[in-house]
Parts: sequence; C-alpha cells; structure tokens
Amino acid sequence: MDNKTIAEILDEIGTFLELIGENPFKCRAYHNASRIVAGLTSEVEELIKSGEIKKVKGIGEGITEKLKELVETGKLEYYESLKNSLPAGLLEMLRIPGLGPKRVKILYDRLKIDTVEKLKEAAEAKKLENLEGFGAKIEENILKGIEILKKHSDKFLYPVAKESAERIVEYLKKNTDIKKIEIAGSLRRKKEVIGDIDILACIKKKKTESVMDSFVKHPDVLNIVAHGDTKSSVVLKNGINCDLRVVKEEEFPFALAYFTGSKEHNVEMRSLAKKFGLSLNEYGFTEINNGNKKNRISKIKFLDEADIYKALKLQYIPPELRENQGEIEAAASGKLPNLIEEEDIKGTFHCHTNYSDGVNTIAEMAEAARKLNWEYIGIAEHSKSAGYAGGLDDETVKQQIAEIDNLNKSFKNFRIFKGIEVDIFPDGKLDFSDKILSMFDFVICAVHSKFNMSEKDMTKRIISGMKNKYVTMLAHPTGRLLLEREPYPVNMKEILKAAADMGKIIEINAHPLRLDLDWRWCKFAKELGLKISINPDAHNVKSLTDVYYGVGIARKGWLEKSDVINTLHLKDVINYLKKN
DNA sequence: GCCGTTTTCGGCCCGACTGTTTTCAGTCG
Repeated sequence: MDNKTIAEILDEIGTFLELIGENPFKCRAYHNASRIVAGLTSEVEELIKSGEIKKVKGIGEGITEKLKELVETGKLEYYESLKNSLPAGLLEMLRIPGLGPKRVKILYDRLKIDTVEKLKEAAEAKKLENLEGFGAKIEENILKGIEILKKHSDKFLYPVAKESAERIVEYLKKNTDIKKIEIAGSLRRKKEVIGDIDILACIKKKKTESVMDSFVKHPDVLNIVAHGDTKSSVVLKNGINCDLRVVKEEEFPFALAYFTGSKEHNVEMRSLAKKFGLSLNEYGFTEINNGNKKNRISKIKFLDEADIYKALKLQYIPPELRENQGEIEAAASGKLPNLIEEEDIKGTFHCHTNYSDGVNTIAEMAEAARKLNWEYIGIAEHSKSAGYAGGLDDETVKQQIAEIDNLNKSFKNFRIFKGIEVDIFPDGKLDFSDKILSMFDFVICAVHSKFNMSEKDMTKRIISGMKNKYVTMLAHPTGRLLLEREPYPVNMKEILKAAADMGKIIEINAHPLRLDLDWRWCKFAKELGLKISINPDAHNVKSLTDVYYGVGIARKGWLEKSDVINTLHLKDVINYLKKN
C-alpha cells in the first residue's frame, strides 16, 4: 500500500473521530500523522521493516500498530468500523464553508441528514432554524455554500489565483489610505495549487473602513463572507475565497510571516520561540515569565520578516521553503540553500512548434526566447506514434532538422537545439530508431499513453526508456494534470536513482497544469546529484515564460542554480550535451 | 494519540469573525 493511500486513510480517521466527538488532540494526532506520511520519501512499509518508523516524529506506538496492520493485511479494522458507523455523505457535508464536525454531527443526530442533497432540502424547507446553535443566517449560508461548492472545485491552479490576487492588489493600491500591501498565503509560497488568496495590508490611519469597504465592493466579488475591522473575507466570481487582513505597521512583518504560513512552519516557529522564552503570534513577540505572558517586545525594531528570523537565531527563510521540510533546522545551522532565481535561467528545452501541435513557427519561438534574453531554445516535438499531437515521422524530423540548421546560421550568441520528445512505449522501447535519435542535440523521453499500468510495470517502462544512450532527459515523470488527472503510479525513488546512475536529467515540467517533477521530490533528487531541467513544454511563444512557474517549484524543492541545467550559458550547455 | 535538557502525566498555537447568544461555541486559517 502506497504512502498516499495510507495518508488518506489516516486523514479520514481523524475526520471520523471529529465527527463522533473524540478528544480533539487525538483527532489532530491522526491528521498530523497523515501529513507526515504524505511527506515521507520512504515507503511506510520499508520504515516498518527496518524499524526506522520509531524515529519518525509524530508517529507513536498507537499509530505504528495501525500502520503495521495496514501494510501487512491491506486493511485496518479500526478504520473500517469507523467508516461503517458513519454515512459517507457526512464527509462531503464538511466541505461546505461554515459546517464543521460539530454542526454536521448535530444535523445527523437530530435530523438524520447524511448527504448534501438532504441538507439542501432541509435548509430550503427551513428545518434547520430550530436546531440548537443554528439560525436563519446559518441556514442561508449553508445554501449559498452548497451552490458555490457545486459550481467550483475548492482548489485552483497557481496562475488563476495569482492573476485574481494581483488584480485586487493593484486595485487596492489606488486607495491612498494603504501604506503597504502584500500577497501572503500559499500563493506567496508558490504552491502548485491554491486553496484561497490571502492579502495583507497596513494603513496610514486608524480607521480601516474605507479599505475594507473598497475590498468587498471589488467588481470580482460574488459573495461577502465576513466584513470586519481587521479581517474581511469574500468569494470571488471565479469561486476563489479571498481574505484581506489589515494590521498596524509595526505588526506587518509578523502578520506577513503568520499569513504566509505554512501552518506547519508557523507551529514550528512558535515552539522555537517558546524555547527563547517568547510567545509568537501574528502581532509580535511577547515575553513569557513563569508561564504568564508579559510585555510585548518593542525594544527591538522589527522592520521585516528577516528580523523575526534573526531574533530566533535563524537565517532568513524564503517563503517557498516554509513547508516544515527541515528548513528551520537548516536555517539554525546556516545551511539553507542559495535558491535559484528567475534571472539564472539562460534558456530552455522542450518547446513545441507548428511542426507538431504547437502554434508558432520555429523562427517565432526562437525570436521570443531571444526577447527573454535567453541564449538558447530546445525544440522537441512529439514522436510519430503521438498522432493526436501531430507527432513527426522520420521524414518530417529530417526536414525540421534542416530548417533549424539553416536558422542557426543566422544567429550570433544564440542557438536552437534540435530535440525530440520521444514516446516510451509500454514495453519500454522508444518511438524512434537509434539512427533517428542520433541526429538530435538532445532527446527527451516521456510517457503519453496507457497510463493504467501497475506501479511496478510503469516504473520499469520509464527506466528502460531512459536507458537508451541517446536519451538526455525524462519529461513530466508522473504525467499528472493538476486538478484534472491523477499521476500514473510510479516508484519515484527508483526512477530518480536510476536517472542518477545513468546521468540523465529530470525535467520539472513548468506548465502550470503539470509542475511535475513535484517539488517534494526535488530535495531527494538533489541529494542524488541529479541535474534538473526546467522546461515550459511551450506550445506557443507566450507560454515560454511558464518556465518561471517551474523556477518557483525548483525553489520549493531547495534547488540552487547549480542543480539546474538550463542555468548554464550557451557554451557550457553545448559542452554538456556533447559529453552526455 | 503524541511527546519529554523542567514533565512518563498533563499538556497539546492561537486569534478573528459570525451567529446565536446574553457570555460563548463553532469554524477557519
């Protein structure tokens, strides 16, 4: 059983326990364990066999027993009996904003409501108003919530959220009462998908009314959820929740850190602060004496977030790293990576043109790359079996190669690299003969069909594909489409190890739907000494800049300039490709 | 259920907002 499934089961147990009113700390223990398992780079099964599981913080004796049962029998009695004792519809009801475990339990116990449909009927018939703790307003909000839930999924692609957030920030900046304003939350941490938008501001005067009013009146606002002095919350027309918080200027760095998260990073920061005798919240540090909170610390001026980290004897931790993946320990010992920057990118691979399913010509793509001050662009069309995507046959390949050779004659200090995105067939063979593959400057291999293989077979397929001596790199290693298609099952650890052994490059596909390799694997890849290529998988000139989404993911994965192949200057890339 | 350089028992991050209350519970992040 894979870690993802185990994590889902643990998370559900936590939720079930909430629904039956168990001790909240016990519930939290399961939710915590779920997150921990999801973040492991080794399989739970291996950790149990080796006894290493004992060393994992947050998983104690009780949960270890449950994990053992799960991996040994594939089932967990405790989970099954909880699941059987509660209707499945309760979980979906929990997704409605404003409905938590307590209210769902009341609805179930008192009115036998166990699906969203029944809830909708009951709310429309005004049957909820008389329940303890419920009223007309909550009833109305539940109906609104059901509407929104139906219309939109609760996660959004990074660029969608980013564009919405930036539009609101630009608009609020016109309000002259605002002194500082910044986007916080998972957007600032550059997560691959975004739940909601957090915006933080401080203002010049005391009254926040004018700022809060203009926020909730923004033309993108569909529904106002909360409208207070320091916090307002709205649902935008595209379904994204957006919060605006207003704090005092001296509180701004603390609030920015707090609302940037992640939650897990903040919890760690707070415990660390405690060791310094300080209590940390979104407004500042408070000294703790004998368990009692004393004065807010104001002796030191905290001008920005870096000052907060400094006070806890930490290096400044960039937002992308704040995922509680060891960044605090690294910052304490001065070992944070020097993260790759957007301007380190000197070119890219994996772009399509109108030879296959792209929009623009080779010349247009090259011109667009030059405008970005890049020194090279790699063209890599689909291979012949990818009929759906205009895959190239042997003859067209030769034609394209000739055209690129010709174009290259006209450049000084710029180069178009000849490449191909060759399909890896289910048996591990590639879609072109070695003779054709030998004609390219670089070869990308990738899976584009038959996704429903077993993990073992898919892993084998990909590794045998990479084994071909002409293959330079592996593209989108899991084939996932965020919010649309699950990744195909692969043993990523084995794939990365194999790639490292063979000296192959792994792609971070920077298309916002993919962002694959996932950032959670980058650190491990780096430890293996793997090189990463950040590729836009661009099908038109505009999407070349998707590369910068990939840089965000690389930063989340602790990558430095030297880990990424397309930070090399033209001359060095030519040498690298020749050598490999 | 987890954890421990004060603890093997007794804590577990904490504040804002809403709605239902008349001092607080539930939810959220």
